[in-house]
Amino acid sequence: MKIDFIPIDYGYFDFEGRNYAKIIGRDAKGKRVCLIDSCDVYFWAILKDKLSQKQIQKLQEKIEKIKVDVKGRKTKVEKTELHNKKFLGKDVKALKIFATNYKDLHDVADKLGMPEIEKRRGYDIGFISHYIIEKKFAPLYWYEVSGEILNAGEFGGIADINVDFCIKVNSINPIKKEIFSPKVLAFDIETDEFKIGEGEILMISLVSENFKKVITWKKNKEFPYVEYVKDEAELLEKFSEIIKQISPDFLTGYFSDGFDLPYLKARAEKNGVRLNLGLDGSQPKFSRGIMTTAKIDGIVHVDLLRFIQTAYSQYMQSETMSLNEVSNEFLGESKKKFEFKHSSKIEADEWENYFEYNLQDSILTFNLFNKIWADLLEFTRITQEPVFNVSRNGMSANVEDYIVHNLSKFNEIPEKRPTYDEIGERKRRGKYEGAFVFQPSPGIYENLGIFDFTSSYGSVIVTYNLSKSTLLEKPEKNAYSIDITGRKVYFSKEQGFFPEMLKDIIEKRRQYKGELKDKPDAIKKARSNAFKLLANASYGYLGFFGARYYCEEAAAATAAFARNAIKEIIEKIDKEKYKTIYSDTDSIAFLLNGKTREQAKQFLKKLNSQLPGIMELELEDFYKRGIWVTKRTGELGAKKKYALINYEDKLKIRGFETVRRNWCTLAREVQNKVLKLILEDGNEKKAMEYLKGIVKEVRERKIDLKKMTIRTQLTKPLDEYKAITPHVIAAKRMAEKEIPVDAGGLIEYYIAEAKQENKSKLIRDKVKLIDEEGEYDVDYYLKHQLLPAVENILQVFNVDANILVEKKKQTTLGEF
DNA sequence: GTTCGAGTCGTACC
DNA sequence: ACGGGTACGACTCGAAC
Repeated sequence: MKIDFIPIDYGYFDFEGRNYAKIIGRDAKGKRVCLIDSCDVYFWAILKDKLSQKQIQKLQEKIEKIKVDVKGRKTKVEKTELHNKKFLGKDVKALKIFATNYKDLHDVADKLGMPEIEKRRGYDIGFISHYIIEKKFAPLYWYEVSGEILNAGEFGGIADINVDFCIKVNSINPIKKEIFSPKVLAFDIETDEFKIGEGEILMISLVSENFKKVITWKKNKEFPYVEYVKDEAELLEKFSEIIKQISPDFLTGYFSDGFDLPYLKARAEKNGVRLNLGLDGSQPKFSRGIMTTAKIDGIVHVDLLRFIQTAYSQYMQSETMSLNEVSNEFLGESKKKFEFKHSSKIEADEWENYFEYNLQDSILTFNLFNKIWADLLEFTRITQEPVFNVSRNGMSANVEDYIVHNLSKFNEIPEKRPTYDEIGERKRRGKYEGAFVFQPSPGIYENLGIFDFTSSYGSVIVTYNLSKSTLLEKPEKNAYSIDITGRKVYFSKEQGFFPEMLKDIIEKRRQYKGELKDKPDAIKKARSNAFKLLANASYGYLGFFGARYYCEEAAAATAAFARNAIKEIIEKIDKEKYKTIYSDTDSIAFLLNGKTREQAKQFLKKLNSQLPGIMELELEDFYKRGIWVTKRTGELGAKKKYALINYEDKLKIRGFETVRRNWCTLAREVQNKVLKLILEDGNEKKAMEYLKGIVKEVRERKIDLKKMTIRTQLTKPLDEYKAITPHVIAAKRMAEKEIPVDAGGLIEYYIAEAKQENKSKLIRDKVKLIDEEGEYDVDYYLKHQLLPAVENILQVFNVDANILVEKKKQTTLGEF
């Protein structure tokens, strides 16, 4: 039997002591197919130099006698082969050691304490990754697969699962085909309590293509999309039933790893109901550890929150990752409004709203999935790991997956994961010197340009061949070398596999970015973006303590070479009679100084022709005006804080309170407006008029309390705080009121007018939660929010912002 | 009791 | 445990007066 097949989910099982991969996917007709396949199971023993043929042969014989018995499972070394391999770029002789069961490789490796063996590697990859690499059978690509249909009962019943058919694989061949539309089911639950399992699950909404449903046991009127069941137990059973009936490739939720699925599990246990969601009828499996993940056999459970966090959050405007904000940004759609109450307090006529609210959450989740699908697909194809992992990976893990899946091109044996002790050691190491930030002079400037390096750190790594495998132990003449805080490090000029992989990533990024410009489409955009993120994350990967190819020297050298590169450009810019105003890491803002934009573009070409390796400088934009301000303390210009306006009158504001979420809306709006007025006109006149009006409104308490709300994140559990800041006080009060406060949650509060007897100087003593009655503290908002937000901007025009509020002092005095 | 620098904390930039 | 370093600025804390 021969079919076109696209692998979606990977699992594995043991049968008669051996490992089998179980791959779920679709054929060309959309039939759901399960493949069963096996592959060689082995790891590597890297041999010491200068062993004789005879010594090696003796060693092989010894190793081939190894047997282990782990928990009743008997594994033995089946055979060994001698190979010429590479390890960290160096030629090595290594024994490929084949064993019965992948799970026992570690135990087999433990028996290889022989003096002839230098290192043991390749037993910590994970069977599924190993299988994908070994069979070159990567997820979400199309293959022609041939094999035999499996009948019920074979492989101890593993083939008896809810798919159209099951095949024992004979051969796999890649074919050219791209199109794949997965079947997606989004879901969301509503409960009486936030704490996992504490309340009842009231309803579950499910949304798929042409399918919208809310199941609930809270009987109400008939609605087309609502299906009533008897009780919570039946609700859970109905949920499983619908999943089985729709049979989606992907089950998706928002924060469903952390909330919906754990909740369902807890309630299923309480009700004595099985939550048999898997294709094999199994219940979701939850991982232990800091982040729980919920895995369903044969169906890929995607928690969108996790993926959106790693793949998009750095480019997002949203200040929280709430479903509402994220949907607003990605889809232009919002959640329905519903005021939460315990179900016992919900009136009969309010239920319809609740049902709609619940349904809308699944609709948003479903639409979000479709929005991010291209990115998830491309990340999966590029890193070649199953979607389940990719959707939960951090960027470092994506980089590492990419490396591990591409090592065979370099004949490289994989490096091991760091041990617990190694991680501790790496974490204890002090910081190395990072990026260069130019000291700006405060002022307002006209006619600016900004250049920046494309994939700056990535192209430095490639250009100077920086990596663990190219780091030289001793100084060499013909090598790249650089000072990193106190010592000099050397990197070979013979290209290493890590820089070469990265070079490929950056080239592909350029290629797809170009193609995207010519003819935009979602997949190209996603591909270009995935390569960009991968390139940008590669530097972080080098310095990440959990990385297999961690190399502090390479990370420090990357930052050092990048510092030199940008400083050189700054010099050249100034030498050419432009004037550098500011620079941070990989970008430079400069004055055109009477030169035309065309001249600046020509100059950019010249700069590029002089750059080494794959380093490339590009034009970010030209700007009509820009403002840099002083720090709050001292005369110096503040770094990472500026505002620009381009020739299309578009503002680019960085670092100012305007963009900081822990400032109240009033201060942010006012500052934004002031910056806009100043940048448009080039003077402060309109801004001053505007400000006077605002100060008056604040004083007369005409500002809506909502605009005075300060939002601050609780970054750790309440009892771990050493300093009791306003937001900690607010959080404590929330806890007292039994409002859920978790690490990671946003705490909202305002500063209220103090009572007469409260003479405390501490701001935290004036904290009120947003639903607590009170009046905002005029003095605080003027002096601690409004003034700081505009003071330094006005100072650029030699205007003392205090004159705006000083009147207040006099009137206050007058009042008393 | 006030002052001031150090320390804590959150958030942003790239 | 689940990318890196640089930087600003608010607020509290506690030593020094």
